[in-house]
Amino acid sequence: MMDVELPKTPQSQQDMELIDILWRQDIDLGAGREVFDYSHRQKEHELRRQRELEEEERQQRLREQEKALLAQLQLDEETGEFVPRPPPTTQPEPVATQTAVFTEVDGQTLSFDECMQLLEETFPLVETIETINPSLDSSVAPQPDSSPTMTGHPQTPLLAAVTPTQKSLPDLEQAWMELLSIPELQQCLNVNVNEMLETTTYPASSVPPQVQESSYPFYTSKVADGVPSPAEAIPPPPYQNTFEGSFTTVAPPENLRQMTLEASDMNATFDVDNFCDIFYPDVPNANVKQPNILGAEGNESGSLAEMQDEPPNPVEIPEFGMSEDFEDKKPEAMTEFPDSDSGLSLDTSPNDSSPEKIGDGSFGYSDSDMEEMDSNPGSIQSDYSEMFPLSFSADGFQAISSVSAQPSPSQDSNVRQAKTELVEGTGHRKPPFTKDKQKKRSESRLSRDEQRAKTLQIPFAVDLIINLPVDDFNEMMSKHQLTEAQLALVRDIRRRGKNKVAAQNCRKRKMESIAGLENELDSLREEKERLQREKAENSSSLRRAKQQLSSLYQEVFGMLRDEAGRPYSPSEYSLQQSSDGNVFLVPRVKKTSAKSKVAPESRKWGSRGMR
DNA sequence: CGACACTGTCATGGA
DNA sequence: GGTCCATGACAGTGT
Repeated sequence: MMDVELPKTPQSQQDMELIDILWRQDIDLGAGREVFDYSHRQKEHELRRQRELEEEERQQRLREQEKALLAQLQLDEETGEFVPRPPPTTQPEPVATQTAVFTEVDGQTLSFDECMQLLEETFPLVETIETINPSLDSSVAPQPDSSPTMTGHPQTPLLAAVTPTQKSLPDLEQAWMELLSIPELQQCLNVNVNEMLETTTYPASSVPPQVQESSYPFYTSKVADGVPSPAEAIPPPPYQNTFEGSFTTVAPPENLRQMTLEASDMNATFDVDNFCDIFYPDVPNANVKQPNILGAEGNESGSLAEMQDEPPNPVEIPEFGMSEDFEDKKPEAMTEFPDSDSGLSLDTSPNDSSPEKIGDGSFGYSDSDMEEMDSNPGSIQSDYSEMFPLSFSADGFQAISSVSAQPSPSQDSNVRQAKTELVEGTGHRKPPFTKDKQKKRSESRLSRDEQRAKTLQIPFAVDLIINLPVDDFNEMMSKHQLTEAQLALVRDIRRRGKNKVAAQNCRKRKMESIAGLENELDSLREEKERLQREKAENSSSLRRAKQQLSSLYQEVFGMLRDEAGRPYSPSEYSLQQSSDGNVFLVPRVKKTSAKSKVAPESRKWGSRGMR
């Protein structure tokens, strides 16, 4: 297409018409006429090259600045923050102005605004570049940076520096405000502040006492303690935990060990204290009983605390769950778990109906909060419930542990699946609110079933209910006196759980089938192309053979002479070959009558001539 | 706000 | 007849 028009060559009218036709065809493909303008394309090419050069130059400068900035800092391995190096160890700086700036403020405690000012002063070049070539602004992509702590975070200082600095401060603040407006974060802020003072996971040494104020002041005051660095743009560990939604990524091995120990210690009432001990073994129980701690404790315990605020006191359970239509008698329970069977309207909100129940909690849960709360600990718990099947109930422990001593293949595969899911959830970092969220959402149903099971005091783990073989399941059920409601719920949980897995497998198979069909389609297309090529080759070789035959025919025919020594006329005679390989000279005229008559003569003659 | 993808659930049929 | 599994259809939710 591009070859049609050559520059500076005189174009005939025909050429121009051809170009016009081609151009009209290309309009359908979105190509404008300027595409065919050679000088225009050349200019564009030059412009693009110039832009690339400028871009490279600028990124090089930014890298140098970043290196200089990082050279001033060192990574605190405990907190993951960048802290200023002590002055004697400061590396020689490639950019003198930055050294001046840093030594000026080094060793001081900076407020958030000071940090931002510092950032502003540290990257003076950016704005000049911006003014030089503002058109590049939108084309600048956040550079994949070298610092691992900065990857994946939406607001790195580098990025903030690339944008106009007047905008970066409000933008960053706005970003943090948005982050902090997320209920999970608020929840974590309220809780983890307390936890950070007491737990060993998050050393509280750097947290000033006033951090227990509101959320945003907490963050700013925390920042004020630090030093401007790329790490400042990354939430402190508690927030990261919230984003990652994974305890296993941060839980030290001691915690895991304690989880296993605690699991066997749980009593039949499955009260909040024990449950919180599983996930937060270091939090004193006295604190756990405080409502705000409960609500914000961790994910699962938060929802559990909410449940514990409601009637399901173990003592009251019989009168609560024994009757078949208990849902009518207990409207509060209905708001929490409206259905034992369909589960259709479950998503609507146990939580938004009663956010204030949590106590002084200044935070309400949305549905997504609920999912955040129950998804990951749910998966963890389900994993653990696989390992310790009766973590919920002491009285059912014997039965189920005996049953689960020989896991069925399906159960085994389920365990594997659960583990792979866990690995997926914790193995690598993902953007917090994309696929991960959907994954959490996908796991939330199980958690809701678990919650319902807990509410009705079902003495079995949900995973067991779902994965046990029928016989074992029936045996397990027969060993417990369950109410009608409990039985119905258990059956529904089993049915839903199995069907959920079946649906997942079905979809997986369907996708694999589609992929297989696409592959097959590709290979068939390739084979079709191959056959077409083969056909073309064959027809061309056939053509060649015909040409050779024709020339050979003419050559032979031209050599033939009659008895008078004259050549035969091709319009009167032709050569024909019989099935036995003999070649005859056959007269064309009077074919029907002459053939039999002439043939003997010609064959004799022809045989002599052709042999 | 509509389109789309993903997921859970239900209904149904076959083994 | 009960159970399990596969699958289409539908609804809810998030992007």
